[in-house]
Amino acid sequence: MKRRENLIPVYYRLAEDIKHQIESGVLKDGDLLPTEAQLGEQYAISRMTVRQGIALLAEAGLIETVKGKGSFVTRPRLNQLVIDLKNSGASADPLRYKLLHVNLIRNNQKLTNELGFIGETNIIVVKRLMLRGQLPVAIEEKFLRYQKGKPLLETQLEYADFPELVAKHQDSVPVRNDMIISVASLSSEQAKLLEANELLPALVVKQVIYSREDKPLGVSIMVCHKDRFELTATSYPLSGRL
Amino acid sequence: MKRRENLIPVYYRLAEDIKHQIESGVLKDGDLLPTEAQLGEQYAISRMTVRQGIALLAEAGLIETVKGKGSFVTRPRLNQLVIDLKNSGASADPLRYKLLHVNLIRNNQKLTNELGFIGETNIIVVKRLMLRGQLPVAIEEKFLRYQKGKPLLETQLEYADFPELVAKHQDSVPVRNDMIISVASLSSEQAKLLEANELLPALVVKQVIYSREDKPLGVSIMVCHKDRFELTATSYPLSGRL
DNA sequence: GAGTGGTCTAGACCACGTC
DNA sequence: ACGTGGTCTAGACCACTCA
Repeated sequence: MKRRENLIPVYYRLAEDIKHQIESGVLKDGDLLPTEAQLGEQYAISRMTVRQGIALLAEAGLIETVKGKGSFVTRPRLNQLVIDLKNSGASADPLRYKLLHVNLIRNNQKLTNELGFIGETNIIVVKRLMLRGQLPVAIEEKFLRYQKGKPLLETQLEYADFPELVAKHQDSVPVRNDMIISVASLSSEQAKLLEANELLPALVVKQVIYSREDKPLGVSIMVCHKDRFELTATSYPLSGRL
Repeated sequence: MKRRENLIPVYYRLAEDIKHQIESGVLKDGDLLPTEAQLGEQYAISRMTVRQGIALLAEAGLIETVKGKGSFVTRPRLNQLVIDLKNSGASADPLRYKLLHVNLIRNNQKLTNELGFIGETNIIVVKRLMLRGQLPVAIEEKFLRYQKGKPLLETQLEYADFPELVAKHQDSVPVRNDMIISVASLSSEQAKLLEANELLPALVVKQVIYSREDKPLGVSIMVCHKDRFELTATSYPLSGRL
């Protein structure tokens, strides 16, 4: 009905309107929104357009729609936090990487089992040091299935992040990354690399990247200096603003 | 065009088709999808329906659409991992909570500043012990602005999770939860509560819940026994299956 | 200017939930 | 039976990109 009037889409304005009503408390947790037909009438727009706005709110986790009943206001899912590895631990200074070594390990049954690399004989181990300025902040050890004809380029080893490295080195398409965050004490070797005291507590971040068939393609273990690296997460930098 | 034929929506089938093409490697990172008009013709469906399928793939992070150009295959965002506090650290046995104490602290300027509770005079402190079976796994300390007329119910204190507690106790609507994951050594008091040795490394999870105006509404600090609690995260339990 | 995705319409039928 | 959201259509115009 109303066409130009502004540069931003009508469904977006509708979604923002409702969002503000929720965040200001006019609409409370559990409240029922007007029906799509009613909203269409109020805003003088077609129902499909209303649905586009509704979909935006549902994506952002502000409402939940139930077939046959209606759309309900829900508390935002503050229980779900997103870790963005691209930014996590990155303060003002960006991180630098220093390649320590790359090894090919053959026929090590024990390691193969530990990694879950069933049926694999050759494993590539990449060890890198992460630094901020001159200060070492973490040790990163990566394990990959050896893939013939997929050489690891020096630049990738130095600069690529873990999921990217796996994607570039594997024929199988990586589809999932599972992470376990735990704590350990620095071994003497780790302490030396991090220029810290032995037995100092350390953050341990383990990642396993899987293919569609749930076959592990790569494993990464980061050991982080407790005072020089923090993981951060936030509930929903989800989707397009709103 | 084709109406019943199956119970699952047409746009969903289209999305799955393309998804399988991506995951099997037929479509590779950076490839351009057919145009919406072409897909509509191929599947004999209307363009709006094609767009619904495309939107699903974009939401899942499998493709990216660019106005005026087309839809491109992208590597799934394995760099973004989701922590689900409802499940994290929950193995076979569910967690139990034991309320240690609830205090009201008045006019403690230092604490108020540390928490970022500007303009607040009264702060509620809730301390809980988390157990699995008989074993203490973590200490949880929560700080809330005192809210007149919003009493904290015993059941909430014992069973509610942190975001829920804040939502129930605040008039302002909580919209964001930021988390910092770090490491520390157990103090003697903490060690005693966790039935562990002093100075043992511990996982520290700090959460701050904000209102729309970025005013902190609540702070939670969890100190976890290193061998009894792990945080887990995964890249994309996102949205509806697919 | 040709081609793409982005927005929007005014209808339609369906499946589900409630009464 | 009725109201709700879910799916789908066959058009239309717009904004953007690229040659």
